[in-house]
Amino acid sequence: MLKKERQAFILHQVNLHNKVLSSSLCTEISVSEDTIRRDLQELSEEGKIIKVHGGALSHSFNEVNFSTNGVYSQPEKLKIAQKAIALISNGMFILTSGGTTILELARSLPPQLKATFMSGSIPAILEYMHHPNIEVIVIGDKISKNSKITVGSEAIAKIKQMKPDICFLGTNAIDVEHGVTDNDWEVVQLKKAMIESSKMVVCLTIAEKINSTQPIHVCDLSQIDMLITELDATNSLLKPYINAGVKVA
Amino acid sequence: MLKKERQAFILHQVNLHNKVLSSSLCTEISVSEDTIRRDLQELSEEGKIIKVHGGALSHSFNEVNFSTNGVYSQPEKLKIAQKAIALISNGMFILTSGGTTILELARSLPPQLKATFMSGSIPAILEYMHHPNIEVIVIGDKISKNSKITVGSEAIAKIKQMKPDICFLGTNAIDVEHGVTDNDWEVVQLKKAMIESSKMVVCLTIAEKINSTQPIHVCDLSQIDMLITELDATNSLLKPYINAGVKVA
DNA sequence: CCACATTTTGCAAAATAATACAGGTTTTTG
DNA sequence: CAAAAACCTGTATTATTTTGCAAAATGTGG
Repeated sequence: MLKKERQAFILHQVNLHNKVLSSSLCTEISVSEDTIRRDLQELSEEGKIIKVHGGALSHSFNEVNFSTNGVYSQPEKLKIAQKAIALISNGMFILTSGGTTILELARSLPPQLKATFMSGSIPAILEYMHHPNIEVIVIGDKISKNSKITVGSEAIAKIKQMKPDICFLGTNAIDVEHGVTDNDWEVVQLKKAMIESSKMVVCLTIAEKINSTQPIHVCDLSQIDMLITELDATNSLLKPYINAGVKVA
Repeated sequence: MLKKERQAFILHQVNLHNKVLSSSLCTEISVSEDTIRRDLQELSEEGKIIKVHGGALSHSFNEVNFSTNGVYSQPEKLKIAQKAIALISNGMFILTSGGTTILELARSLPPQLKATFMSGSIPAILEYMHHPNIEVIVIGDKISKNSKITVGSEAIAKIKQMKPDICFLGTNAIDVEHGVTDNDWEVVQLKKAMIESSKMVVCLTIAEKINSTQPIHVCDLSQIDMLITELDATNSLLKPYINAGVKVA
């Protein structure tokens, strides 16, 4: 990895998460902590980040005080993203839906990962695009503005031609009885196709949405291979799902 | 392998992957590392790539870092955008390429305009998406990281199915003798398809690029219906194009 | 076709850049 | 305050670049 490349990646990370730890960076990029520190030093001298003890902060950090607004990556989603990333190995084909959890996944991908990501979600594509080693396949069709994802028969047809290793689904509601449910008809059509096509289906959701329902049915629990939340796998909230045959992480 | 040939290959690689390592290039082309370094040196002096320790980066690589200041709009491009927008009426189907000029067009669209925009350029799609009344059709395929546009046979096939009213092309180089030329093979394939499909082809370019050429041929002047620059239509620089039958605005 | 200038290429030694490592020092934190 | 973490400094190591030069290829004018 070239120096400039590495620094660009660091800068991107800082801008995304508003902070970075030197310690985590050095394992992600697999270089010594010294190198990271020198990079942070240089970036800081160029005024692009603010170096602090233990890592660096984004410039906008000061301005945005405690607005728990969407720009912030909630630690829960980060945790979910980490677990999801553990499932990905080099060379895999990954299909993803949209949603903020998927976005967090996209942002947290380790830079040395080489894989192919397919999606119709514009925000997710943007993130994948910034990654140095990921191939991005865009699923084309008409854009649904409120979900910022391409929807329609073309998109569905395209998905049906694919056979991804893993499909990561951002999940709006999940429930033992009704399975996965959602509230946007077009998006649901898409998700159904994604589930059909994929060798493995992984649902990502924050604990808050567990045991909730939405009007439109996406799939039953039996069609899901794994459920990822920020909770510990032993949490009692997850037991019914484990009993239903869903792996949990 | 000829020197020019080799340099063209290198440039293509840089545009494709956004970076190259001198070490890997020299085994691929089987020449000494010195030769590669000299090539990179020259290409860098011509401003086509950015040389760094260990290899080279594409120019657009750095632009990604500066994406924060991407908001700035050169007044020339704004002027071009205004002229282009004057051609669009409600209900039209518009196909656009990528590029900063197109981006400016996308940003300047009047909010009451109702039209359908089709593109494979992710930055452009982002802008269209923000517009309240525009329908956005995404052309899917693999993303070329350098140009941030989808490229490949799928994208071309999709374009060939369309029959847009206007096609707006961001233009890298135009010349009376050679017509429109560009430097990225894959993008050129796409532009060719776009030109074929469209009822009307409009080239957008800043005056700076008039009477310049790039290595790969896109189309002849005869295939262009209109050329839009920031210059006044009476400017002598544009005369040869008017004489060649191209409308000018 | 030949002799000569020019360009291109490869090689090797010296210079430089990037990084890792070892130690001692400072900052953070409980 | 004391342990842990992070930092700084200098040094060693490795990879890359520079430089000068010679061989090979190419071009050119007689």
